[in-house]
Amino acid sequence: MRHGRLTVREIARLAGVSVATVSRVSNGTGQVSEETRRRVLRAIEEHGYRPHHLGRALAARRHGAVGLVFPGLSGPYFSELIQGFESEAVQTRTSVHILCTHLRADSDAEVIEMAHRVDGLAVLGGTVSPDTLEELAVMLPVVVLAGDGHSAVPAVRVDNAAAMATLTRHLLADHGLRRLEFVGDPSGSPDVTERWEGFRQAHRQLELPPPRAPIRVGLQQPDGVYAAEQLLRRAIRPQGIVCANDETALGLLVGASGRGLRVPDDLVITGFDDIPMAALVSPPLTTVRQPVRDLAAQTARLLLQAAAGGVDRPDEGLVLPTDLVVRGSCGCPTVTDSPLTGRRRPSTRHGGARRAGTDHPEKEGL
Amino acid sequence: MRHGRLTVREIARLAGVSVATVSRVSNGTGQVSEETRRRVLRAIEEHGYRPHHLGRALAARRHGAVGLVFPGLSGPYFSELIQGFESEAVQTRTSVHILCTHLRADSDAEVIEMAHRVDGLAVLGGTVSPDTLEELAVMLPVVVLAGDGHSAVPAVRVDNAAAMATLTRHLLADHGLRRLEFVGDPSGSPDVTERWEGFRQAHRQLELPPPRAPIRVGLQQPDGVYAAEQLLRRAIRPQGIVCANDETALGLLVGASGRGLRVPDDLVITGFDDIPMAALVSPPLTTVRQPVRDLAAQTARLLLQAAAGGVDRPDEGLVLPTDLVVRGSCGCPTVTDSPLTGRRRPSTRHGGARRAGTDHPEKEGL
DNA sequence: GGTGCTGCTGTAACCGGTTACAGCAACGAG
DNA sequence: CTCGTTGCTGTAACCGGTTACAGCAGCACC
Repeated sequence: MRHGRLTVREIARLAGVSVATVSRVSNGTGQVSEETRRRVLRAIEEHGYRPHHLGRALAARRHGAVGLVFPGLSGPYFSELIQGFESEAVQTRTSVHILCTHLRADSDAEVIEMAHRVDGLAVLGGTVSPDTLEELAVMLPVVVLAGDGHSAVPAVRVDNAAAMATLTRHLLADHGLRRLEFVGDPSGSPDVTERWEGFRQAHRQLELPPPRAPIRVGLQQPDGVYAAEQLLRRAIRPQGIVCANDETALGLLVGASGRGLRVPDDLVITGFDDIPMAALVSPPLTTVRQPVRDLAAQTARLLLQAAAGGVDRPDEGLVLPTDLVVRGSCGCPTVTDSPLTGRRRPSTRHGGARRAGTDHPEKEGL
Repeated sequence: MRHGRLTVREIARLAGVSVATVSRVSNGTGQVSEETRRRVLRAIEEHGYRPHHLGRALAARRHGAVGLVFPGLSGPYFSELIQGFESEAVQTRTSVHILCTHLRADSDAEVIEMAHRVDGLAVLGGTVSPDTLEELAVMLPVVVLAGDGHSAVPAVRVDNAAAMATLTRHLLADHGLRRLEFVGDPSGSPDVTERWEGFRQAHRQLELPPPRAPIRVGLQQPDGVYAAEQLLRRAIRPQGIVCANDETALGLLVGASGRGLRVPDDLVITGFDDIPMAALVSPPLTTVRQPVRDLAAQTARLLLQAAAGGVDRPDEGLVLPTDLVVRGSCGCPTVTDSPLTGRRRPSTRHGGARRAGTDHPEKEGL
């Protein structure tokens, strides 16, 4: 016995009542006379009793917590996701436990392990194998965040491919750019897979030759710098670089200016996500805004609802809209207002909130 | 009953044995004849039985998980911390649950809630109130990561003040700079408190007038850009800006070059942490390297040891060494090798790994 | 044949809560 | 006086595991 923890029975003895009464008082259920309630409360206060979580969870078959499964977490994107998720969870007094699978060899086992400790699981797309996802889904409510549910699990996502296609067409058609490079690893995450797909789609739609193979790097700033190293020492420099996310784009910007290149005159660079820094660099970054926080909030809502209602599978997914945000880095004139309020500019909206069942309804008719 | 979960008794019935035997097989304890073991294993396999975590945790009075309490998590610093922590936890087959207190009004209550679900808690300095910390410490093993344990709890940390004093003296004495500004909010986290303290210390040691009040901003890149806004529109421009961390410094670099200033010629900028990007920007950032990953690994080691051994309080903290990393942004000549391998340069080491009991033993005798 | 040992297995208690159900007192109505 | 209600409280079973302890069979030995 480590801490000589107080138990219900102990408190019951001290207050001169039964365990049932203590439980009723501490939960506010059933009826207890005012006088008894006071006596029990005093015993609880005096000894600083707190019901042990495990017993309660075991008896109530409910943990009061949900899990959030991420690969590694770094950067503003994840930070924003977590905030969006928490903002919903806090309202239902549910704890959120985050599991980082990054660099854990046994990550699938870890996730299953966690599944026993929570009432529901939100999994970032591509974090666990489809098999494991299926296994999880029969155990407890699961929602995939930013990725594909593989038919077994609902997903909350954006239409990455369409958004990226729009952005790419802007560069190809409106700016007349050729020799675009894609920076990001399509096999790294479903998000990137879809964005790469949209990038290729745009080329097909405009009947241009397919793009070169992507520069496969990670999603953080240093990765962008490495990509710049690789790309800019080539004999033929690309006219534009389409990055899988903003952080890589920022890294590329650093790499490019380190080599004396001017953006967008010598080289066009675009991002994806519209993180806060995107509007603050010079030139400000042309990118796609996704409702990151809302994405997470909707996921949480779906999950919490399923976890509370005892629904096994929340069966409806969601697709949230994105916006093309045109700033200076693609060659469009930079708006003149302060870079700190950068976002004000008409932009192309893409996809509306809609049921996932009707996936890709608007057939990109541009 | 939501999923008709299998229980030990169910498996016992199916295998034609008792619950004790099933438990023995699934845990590998006690002795079971080869024939019975096989029969039980087959029943387990066939029905995909996995012992429910709660029952096990309740009976064994052990969760097999530890908690990691962070404010919000963003950026490479936290990412690195988590990796360091996980690298230790994975070896003892312990789950790590991360709790983000950021933007939760009831964060202290949340932490206490989590304390009931884990065997030990690592808390980032400044995340919970000293009172709560004390309360936690009597419940389970707690270690503070990068902060002050407030006498009740061991802490793993670096000597921020001494390291920052060394960096500041480098600017004041070696480069002869005056009018330095500090960017960061000392009331925001213990790390920044100590760094601000070291900054002031250096001024006192060199018998210079005390520095101006700090520019109180957060610790992320955009905060650095905002700080640049504030600082660089002043009539008298500072000669150098000492940032609380690298990310702010990178933001400042962006803000400064956006205004056409050249670093280090027009303005000196320094950071703290030595995140990967620090070596990749131009000019590369002069900063202080702290062993972030090791910091977290040591914390995990201390915690896991206490959690496993049943020790109530791991009573020894640690102070890990830091290095001054001199690169180009302070005005020193930039080393000529590739920016990708930037770190090779003699540097001033600060503080050795030592017991926390003998805190601040070397009295900054410079 | 009785005794003691060894190896395997089962029963039942326990971890710390919740809760169905029963019991009991007080009271009003018939 | 009996019966049904109402309001409060307690007993004991249960959640799903682990484990102390007892029991039993088989065997060696005296």
